[in-house]
Formats: sequence, structure tokens, C-alpha cells
Amino acid sequence: MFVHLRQQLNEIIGQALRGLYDQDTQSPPLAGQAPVILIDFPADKQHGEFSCNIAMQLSRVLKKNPMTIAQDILPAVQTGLSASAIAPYIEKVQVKAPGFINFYVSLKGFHAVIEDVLKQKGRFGISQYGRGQKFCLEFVSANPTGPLTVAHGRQAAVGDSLVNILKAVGFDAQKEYYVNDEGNQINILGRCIEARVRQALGVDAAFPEDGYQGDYVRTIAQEFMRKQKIKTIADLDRQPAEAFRHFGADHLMAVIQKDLEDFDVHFDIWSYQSRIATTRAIEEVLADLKAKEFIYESEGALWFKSTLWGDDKDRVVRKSNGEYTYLMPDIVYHKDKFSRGFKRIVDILGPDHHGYISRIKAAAGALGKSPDDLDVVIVQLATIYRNGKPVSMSTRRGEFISLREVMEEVGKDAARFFFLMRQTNAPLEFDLELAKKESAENPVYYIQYAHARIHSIIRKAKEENRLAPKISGSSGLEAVEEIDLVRKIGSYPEILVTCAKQLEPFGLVRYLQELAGCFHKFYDACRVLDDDLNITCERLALIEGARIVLANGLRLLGVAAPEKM
RNA sequence: GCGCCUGUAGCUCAACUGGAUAGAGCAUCAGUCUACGGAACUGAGGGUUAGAGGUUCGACUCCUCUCAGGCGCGCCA
Repeated sequence: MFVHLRQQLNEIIGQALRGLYDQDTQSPPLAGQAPVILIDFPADKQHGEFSCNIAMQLSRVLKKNPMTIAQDILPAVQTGLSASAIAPYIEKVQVKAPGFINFYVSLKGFHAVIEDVLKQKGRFGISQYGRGQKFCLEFVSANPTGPLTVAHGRQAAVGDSLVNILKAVGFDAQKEYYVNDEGNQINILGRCIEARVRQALGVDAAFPEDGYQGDYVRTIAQEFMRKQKIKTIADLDRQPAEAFRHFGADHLMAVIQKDLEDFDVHFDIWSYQSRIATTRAIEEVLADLKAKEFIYESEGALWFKSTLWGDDKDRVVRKSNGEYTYLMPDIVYHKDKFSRGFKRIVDILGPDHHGYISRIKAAAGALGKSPDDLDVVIVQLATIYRNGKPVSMSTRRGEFISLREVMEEVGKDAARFFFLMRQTNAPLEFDLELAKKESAENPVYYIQYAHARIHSIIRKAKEENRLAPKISGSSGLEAVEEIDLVRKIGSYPEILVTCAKQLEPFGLVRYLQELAGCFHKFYDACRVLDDDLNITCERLALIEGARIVLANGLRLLGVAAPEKM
């Protein structure tokens, strides 16, 4: 509803401007230098529901005072408005200093918002903004060298919610996990497992210096011995060298997949480095890049000219010893992604990869795409706090809190919500005690409580045989708290679009907190189950609208909207 | 040394990407229920938006410099 009004107002203002200035010989024609018409939502409601700053923008072009321009435009806008279909929904138009044109929504307009929500229910907020554009989001993509940590947990929460939001606004978005089942890290894992097996057989085997210290490696070693029936050193020596790392990677991938399933993050595509970046594929891509002269040789190594796209320096793709660096198979992988028809690719990475951004964007350029077709979202670390103190973490030393531990301690809902409570690009403090607390300080409960409370009222209304939620338009919805709540409900679709544009689910989290706040304020000020049945019906409709939006929003975040708590 | 990010109320964070008097939650103090779930609500105090210039009708937002903090700068992944 609000989206619709906004678009209509935009057109009406456009018409008014064309009518006013195109035939005016004194003023230069606006064509070519006409500013874009923007309709904003004023922060302060005394300025109405929509405002337009076009008069200020025109001030420079027309060399006139913004106030006079606004006054000039106003009559034409009012004429255009009264002739349009949205006339009943706008109560008045006003010019205010320093030149804003403000639009005030009528009571009928607010009613229409609620009617719209009640009609669309679970689909309210869904739009076609993305026009079916194919989007690939790759995230988590943890190496199968250990269980998922809280850092991965935050990436999973961000990525999953982002895909949900993108889908809601009409993008064809997919979730992809890239499995680095080759390379140094996996080799180290293999050596660690082998060392643990030897130790279990009573041999004093050296553990790799940069190895994974966690106990889970011992568990994998035990499992390996059981499966391969290894009882002696002779049994062990019959194992091919790669058996350890294959077993370890398979085992840990199964662990990771289970972690993600339980976290309610379900990937559409699992891509394996071993299958995509084959020796042959690498050679083909390398030959292609060489032909385009994006590759040169120096000091026995092959370098990629990433500086052509603004990187600090060129990057080695093949070392002088003949091995490829991590970048080379990753270029092949991104080529593979583009070849699957995605218009935009988003890599969600940890903060330690931020030096990698310009490199991989350069790769997109070298592959014949625009570096802008590939976005990198950096998810900053989440530090776990217990009893007010940070818990130190290091995967290598085996000191870390796993995602599973957090999930089991605070529950999936609180965990997912907490991971999204700050802007993605800002570090996050995750307070375990707070997340477990069932009180007002805990934001996730604040929102869920609003939902449960509404449910409880509606349930009671039914039990007492009251009328169903309905907008009659004859009374009610006039109190400040009521209108504030409607206004908040109506802005939901725009919030989703903004989150999608910015690739930032945090905005939705904040919105839901505000929406819950608007509801609680309303609840305190206005009684729903009133003696006046008209008012009761309207207020039931209002809170049912709020409930629907709370449920829709929480669903996109992967957080439950309970009917009772 | 070079590059990126950050700096907003005592604390944790917002501010619709350049809009109107910079807002919430904690914490502090003072209040609110004979009724729909008190896991709630109302009010008060608290700010030179790190600092200094600049751009313009208008700056927390953009540009330059300074200060403070974080991260990245490998033929690692």
C-alpha cells in the first residue's frame, strides 16, 4: 500500500514538473539536468508519511528560492492528486521550510494498509523488486578440518537470512557451500589423523607443528581405525597416504552438514573444489587468461595482473615449484559460478579475507564480467562472552566454542537472532547469559513476546465469541499509538527492499524490535477487547496485522514466532 | 611504511545512504495495573556526532588533514 502510494506520488510530481517547466521559456528546460524525484519517509511524523525534496534540488538549476519553487509546484501537485486514484488515501499536501513538500495519509489510507495485510497474510512484504534476477550467495564454506565455530555460525545466520530476504523481494537467490576438499589445510588434517592413529598404536609419532590440536582429531582417528580394522602398525602401513585426509574430510563434512541442518540452514548447492577445479579445468582457464595477457611469468612463477582492476599488487597463481596457490582454483570456481547463469554473485567471508576482495573482484573482471557483478560481504567476528568475559578462540589450538555448543546452550532461535543483532560489518559481542535470559533485556524474547501476546488476545476474542478482525472504517484507529503501529506495519515491504539492496539483514532485526515496541505501546494505551464492538473489531484487525508482519519477519530470520511462551 | 574498516549519550548500538529538533536499549532516578499475558508501559537527566577545515539551501553521512583503535599487507588458505 505505502509502496503503491509512493510510486503514484512520484508520477504525480513528475507530471506537475513537466507541466510547469517544460514550456517555460524563462527557465531552462529540465531535460538533461532534472534531478531524480525522491519520495522519503520523514523521521518525524509531524511532517507526514511522505516527503519530497525536489524543490531544494531544483533550486540550483532554476536559481530560485526552494520555498517559492515548492509553492509553485504545490497547486499542480494538488490538481494531479485529486484527479488520481489515490486521492482518497492522501489527506493533505503541505509545503514546509526549507522547501519540503509533505504528504499526509488519510485515515482511509491507514485502514487500507491493514486491509492489505489481512488480505495478503504470509505474502505481505513479498514483492517483485528483484525481477527474478539470478543470485548466488556462497557462505560458510568452512574447510572440513574441524567443526563449525561461532564465526561460521554468524556467517550462516547472515547468509541464510539474506537469501530469504532476497527471495522475498523477488530475486532468484540460491545458497551455495564451497567445499575446500583439497589443498594444504586438508593435507595437514590428514597428517594429524595419521599421527593420532600411530599414537593410539603406542608409537611415539610426532604431531605436525601447525596441526589441529582439538580432541575431535583423536575421535576421527579412533573411527578410522575401527572402520579400516587397523590393529597394528603393519595394518596402518597398508593404508594409502591420501586415505587419512579423505576419511577426515568426509567425516568432518558430515559433522558440518549436521550442524547446519540443526541450525536450520539448508544449502541448495554443494560445490567441491576437487570436482570443479580439476587439473584440466585449471589449465584451460589459465590458458584463456594467458591468451588475454592477464598472466605473466616472473621469477619462475606465474602472476595474475590483478592490478588492472585496482588491486595493490599482482598475485601469484602458480608458484615456482609448480603448485597452484589458493587463488587459481578459486578463479576456476568463480568462472564455474558465472557459467551457471548468475547475474550476481555474493561471497560472504570472514574478516581475515578482506585483503582477498580486490583480488577476487579482479578475477571477475578477467573472466569477462564486471567486478561489480561480484560482491564480497565481510562478516565480522562474534566474540562469545560468558560471565562478562570474552572466551578466547583458536581453531588450531583446539580452543574454540563450536556453533553446536552455542546452539545447545541458548537454543537455535536466540542464537540466530543474536548473530544478526549488529551490522554485518561490525564486530559482535554475543552474551550467552543474556541470550538465555527470559526477560525484557533479551531482545529476541521482547519480539516473540509481542507475537505471543497478540495471539493470546485473539484467542480470547474468539473464546468470548467476539467478532472477527475487520476494518469497518467507521470508528477506531485514531489514537497516536494506533496510527504509529499502522505506519510501522506499512513500512515493512520497504524495509525488505532496503535490506536486499544493502545485503544487510540487520535492518530487519531492528525493524522487528521497533514493531514490537510499537505494539507494546499500543497495547498499554488502547484496550483491544472494548465494549464497543466496532472498536474491538478494528483493533483486532490492527493487532492481527502486526502479528502477521512479526511472523513474516521472524520467518525470514529463521526465528520461531511462538503462539505461547 | 602502504591499504581497508571503525570512532555518535556512562555502556551497547541506530539514524531510511545528503534532509527537518541526532534516536533506541541497558544503567541511574521518578512513576503506571480492580479489565486483553508486568517477559509490558510512561517520564527525567545524559551530546561541540574524536578534532580542524572544506563542498551547499542543508553534513553523523561526501572531500582533505590530524588524532585514537582494529584488521590486512606471503610463491599461505
